[in-house]
Amino acid sequence: MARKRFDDSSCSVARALNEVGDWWSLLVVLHAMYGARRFVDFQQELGIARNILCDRLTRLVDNEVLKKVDVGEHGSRFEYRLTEKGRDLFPIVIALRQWGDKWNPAPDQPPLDLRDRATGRPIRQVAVQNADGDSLTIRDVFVRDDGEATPRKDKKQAG
Amino acid sequence: MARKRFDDSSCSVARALNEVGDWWSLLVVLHAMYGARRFVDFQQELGIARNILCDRLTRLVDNEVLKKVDVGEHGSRFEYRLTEKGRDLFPIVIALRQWGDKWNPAPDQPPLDLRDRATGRPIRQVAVQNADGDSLTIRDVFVRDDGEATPRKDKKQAG
DNA sequence: TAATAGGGTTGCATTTTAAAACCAGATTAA
DNA sequence: TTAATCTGGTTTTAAAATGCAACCCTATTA
Repeated sequence: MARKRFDDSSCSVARALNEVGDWWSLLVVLHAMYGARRFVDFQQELGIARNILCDRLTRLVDNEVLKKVDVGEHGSRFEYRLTEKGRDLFPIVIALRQWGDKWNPAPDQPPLDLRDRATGRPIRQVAVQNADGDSLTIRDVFVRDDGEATPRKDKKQAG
Repeated sequence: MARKRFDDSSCSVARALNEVGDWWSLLVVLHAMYGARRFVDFQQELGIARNILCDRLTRLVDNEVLKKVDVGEHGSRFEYRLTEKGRDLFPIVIALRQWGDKWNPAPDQPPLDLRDRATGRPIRQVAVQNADGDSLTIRDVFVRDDGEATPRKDKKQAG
């Protein structure tokens, strides 16, 4: 049967995964961040089947993660560029990269060394933080129900 | 043909997606963070087909994102619990939630209000930060090649 | 003018997926 | 103590998704 979709799920994680949660979409976004813009760039860099790439690009454009720009002087030459919504996936992609580097490091090569362009210093580990910038684990957060004013110990954990 | 896998990809994002990049795996992890532990919990909360849930749980256990714990006094009663590797997906799940809330808000209900248990204040937006804690966009980072000492303007963008 | 690059679409065989039926060992209810 | 139910699966079946190769049409280049 058809794959389930989560378009109208009340869970925003499910809705997010509905747009970028398949095998290829986030990799397409990643390579767009690397600088890929043309159909053939994505195709060659990812080794993805052309029809699948077509489908994913179309869907990402429909979901406004990418925009399709006609760059041909006489038509029929296109670029796929990240929208603000697409660029906003940056923390997710970086968090995935750091998780992969930490738990499944490549045996033969060091992880990509991402640095702040302004200072040359490495970037931090992506983390959930409180208002003061302290890192929080899942145990440190709770879900505030409507109208609730103060944190309580017995609240269910969040996600 | 078979779906492509990225087990041995040199890209850590691809390797990460290989483990949690399908439609269901991250939702299983999310619900584990919510508190789900039993097979039936996941099945009912997610509405996932049982055979698919079986497969995903097995794969997550194989990849050490979850561990399967026998909790039956006389056997045959199990719990699936997050490992440290699994809990380490917290920033990714939260970043996805925030992205979904920002770009695809639920029409009829407010987003989940996650707060710091210690202070009761809302958590921050998950972001890529430099060493000082300043948020960085994709344009603010570069890839430092082996042996390079200083940032340069003409480096390719990172991902 | 022919060859080739860009951006696709179509057909086909193979996998995945979802749903429902089935199964076997505990546990609970009557 | 026997039947019903819960738990954690496996099997079967049909619909989609995937990957590959072949094809198409419009520029551009040799």
